[in-house]
This record gives sequence, C-alpha cells and structure tokens, in this order.
Amino acid sequence: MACMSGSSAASPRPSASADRARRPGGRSARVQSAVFSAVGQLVGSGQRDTMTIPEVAEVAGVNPTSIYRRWGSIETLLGEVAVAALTQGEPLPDTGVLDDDLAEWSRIIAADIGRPKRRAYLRAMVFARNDVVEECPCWEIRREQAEEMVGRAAQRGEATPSVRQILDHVIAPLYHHAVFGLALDDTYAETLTADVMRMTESGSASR
Amino acid sequence: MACMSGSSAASPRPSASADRARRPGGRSARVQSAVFSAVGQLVGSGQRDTMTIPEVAEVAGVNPTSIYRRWGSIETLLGEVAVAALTQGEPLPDTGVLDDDLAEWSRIIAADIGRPKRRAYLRAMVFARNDVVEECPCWEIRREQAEEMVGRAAQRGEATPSVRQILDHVIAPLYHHAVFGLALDDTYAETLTADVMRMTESGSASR
DNA sequence: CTCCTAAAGCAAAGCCATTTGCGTTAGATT
DNA sequence: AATCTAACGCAAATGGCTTTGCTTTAGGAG
Repeated sequence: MACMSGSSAASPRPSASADRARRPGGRSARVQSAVFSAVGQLVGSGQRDTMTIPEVAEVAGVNPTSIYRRWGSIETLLGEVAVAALTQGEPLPDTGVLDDDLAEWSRIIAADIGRPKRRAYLRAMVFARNDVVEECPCWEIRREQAEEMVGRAAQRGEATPSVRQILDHVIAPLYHHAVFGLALDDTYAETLTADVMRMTESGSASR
Repeated sequence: MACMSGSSAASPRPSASADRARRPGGRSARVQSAVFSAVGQLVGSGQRDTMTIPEVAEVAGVNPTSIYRRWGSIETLLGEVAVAALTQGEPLPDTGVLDDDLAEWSRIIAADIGRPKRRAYLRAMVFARNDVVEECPCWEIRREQAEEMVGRAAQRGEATPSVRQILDHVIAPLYHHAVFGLALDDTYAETLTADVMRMTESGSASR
C-alpha cells in the first residue's frame, strides 16, 4: 500500500489506510466496496479517460463528501483501486520446463495488461505516483512468481536466468508497452522470454 | 506528432498541428513559444504535479482562451510539449567499442530521464495517450541512435545484439523505471547493457 | 497598398468540482 | 442496554475552470 502514497501524504488527513482499522465496521466496508466497484465500472466502461469524484459517487450510490473525506482526490482513490486490481494473481504455469513456464506466464501477463481496463489502471498508477519508491506490490507479486518458477527450474537442474533479469527483460518491457500504448501480443511476449533465456550462464537451452 | 494525439482527435477542432501550417506567422509562433516555455517553467519548478490552463496562460502572458482553442486540454498541450522536450537528442557516444558505447549511452539516458522534470514529462506523455499507437517519436529517436551504434559496430566486425533487443532490454526497462518512480542509477544502466550484450549470437564479448 | 481572414484578446455567463458546518447513522465499547 | 464517536449524508457556499459570442489584431495574398 505504501506503493500508492500520493502527494497528499503531508495533508492533515490520515493516509486512508491507517485509519481504516479504527472502525472497519460494516458500513465503512460497504461504502468502500461500493466505491471500488464503481471505479471498476467506470474504468471498464472506458467511456472517458477522465473520472471525477462526483461521478464515482453517483455510480456507487454514496455521497461525494464521503469520498472526499476518505481519499481526498481521485488520483489517490484510483491508485488504491489500481493496486488492488493489479495484485490479484492468476494461477502460475507449471509445465515442467522453465522455458515454457516463462513463455506462458508472459503471454498471460501480456493479454492481461493489454486489455483497455488494465491499461487504464496502469496509467492511473503512473498518474498517482509522484515520488520515487523502493518497491511496489505490483512488481513484488511478479518477483515472487518469477522466484517460484526459477526455484522450481533450479531444483530440476536447469540453467536459469536470474529473477532480476526476468523482471528487467520480460516484465519491464511488457509494462512499458502497456503504459505507452504500444503493441502487446503473444509474439512479443514470446520474443522477450526467448531473449531472457539466452542470458543464462551457459546459454544452453534446457532441451 | 501523431504520437501525442489524445482522445480529442474526434473533436471538431483540428489536431492543432494540422492547422499550424495555415498561418504560421509571427504572432502564432510567438504565442506557441511563450506557452511552451511557460509549460517548461511550470514542469521544471515542480511545485505541483497538477497544472491548469489558466496558470500556463498567466505565466505565458497570453489569454487562456487562446490555449483552450488551440490545444483544447492541458493533457494535449502537455503531451505536445513532452514530445518536443523528449526528442531533442544528446550527442551519441562513439568509443570504438559497442559495449562501451551502449554503457555510456544508457548512463546518459538514465541520468536524463531520472531528473524530476523529465519524469514529469514522461508521466504527462502517459497521461496524454489513451489510444494504442504504432510508433512514437521518442522511441524512434532511440531506435535511430541504436541503429547508428550497432551499424558502426557491425562495420568493425563486432558481434552485436539486434536493435530490437536493445530497445526492449535497455530502453524499455529504463523508461519503465522512470515512469513508475523506481530507482535509476548508473549501475542499473550498466547492468542492462551487460545483459543485452550477452544476447548476441555468439555471446562473445568484443574484447 | 488594400483586402481577407486566421488567430488572439476580451468579457460575461455557467458549470461543476471542492469545501465546510452540522445533523444523523450505526459500529464499537463497557 | 446505554453510551460514545467515527464515519456518512445533507445542503449551502465558494472558487475557478471552461465555454461562448463578439471584437480586435496582424499575417498572408493579390
């Protein structure tokens, strides 16, 4: 969550997730759920790229004031929803060969973040972040997944690229393309994984 | 320029660069110059991340209406300025060895886009783009530079990675880090170029 | 030099996000 | 069950972005 801290961190209002624990009762949760799904609807509809708090409140059926007091700005809200949406993982491929695992994994990710709705979320994340951060849940998830696949391959005795290389040379290019609106298809995803597999120490393919 | 076409492409107003040629006389150019440098000032000051048209007009000493009629929205304007700012190139390294050329080149780029002002421009570019495009001047510049360096290396008989690999595995990760506010330093830039140099057919370093 | 008109300036209107004070609701606590 | 209070709803006020019709300026053409 620290990933999404916007510029409003210095504002008198608490960071929206700090006071969430103070009274996480039914009504608060209900409002938050309604607001989150309203944002999801509006992002998904793709009607416009701009989204205002009164619009979200209208769809969610809550009072705009509630959103203003809890999140302060549309950027903060969008950022929070974006992280929530982007960190829910898909099942991890497990084909028995790292090469194929990576190819399938990158295809899944490309298809996922290539969708207009996910692209909107990613752009919202970019817009919501002003400061430099060390880590972000979105990439941590990918790191864990890469670690899992590489770990399995290492146990099988395969030569593997490092986790860092996978993040830098598969994940980063994919997200770069998504964010800047460049093409994203299976072929591109496979090309990236093929490249990264050639970075292994021995350079030997596993089959 | 087609790179920056926002969602306002369907609006009755011409695309701001199409009618620029109709009367590019002194006054229009003067206003555009004033507006562009005003945006530069405001982005550079880094006071806020949000910037309004009336603010820009105030700094530029022009009437807000003029900006509204020519650019329509702050996103369109910011996008245009961003492309103009991001496509002015630095001198290209020419050390005689591709390995060193790439390392120096990526260090320069990392230092460049790591600056807050450039990060602001990049974020503006992301924000201004809603649609998927084939190419963008910003990456085309990098492609041309990579082609130049790879071409020189090939003439020297060095084994080289492909231009696409350089764009995907050096440029994309660098910009990815810049846009999402992750760390950007010389070490990281060098790591990326070292990785990409190991993707050559033979995998042999040139020295 | 004179005319034409694209583009800028001006001013007023309106629209809408945002703020603010206060009353109300409903979890949480004892 | 009674009490407390965090969080929500309501409504009015505000401020500033945005639009719009018109006038004025000045680049470009004959």
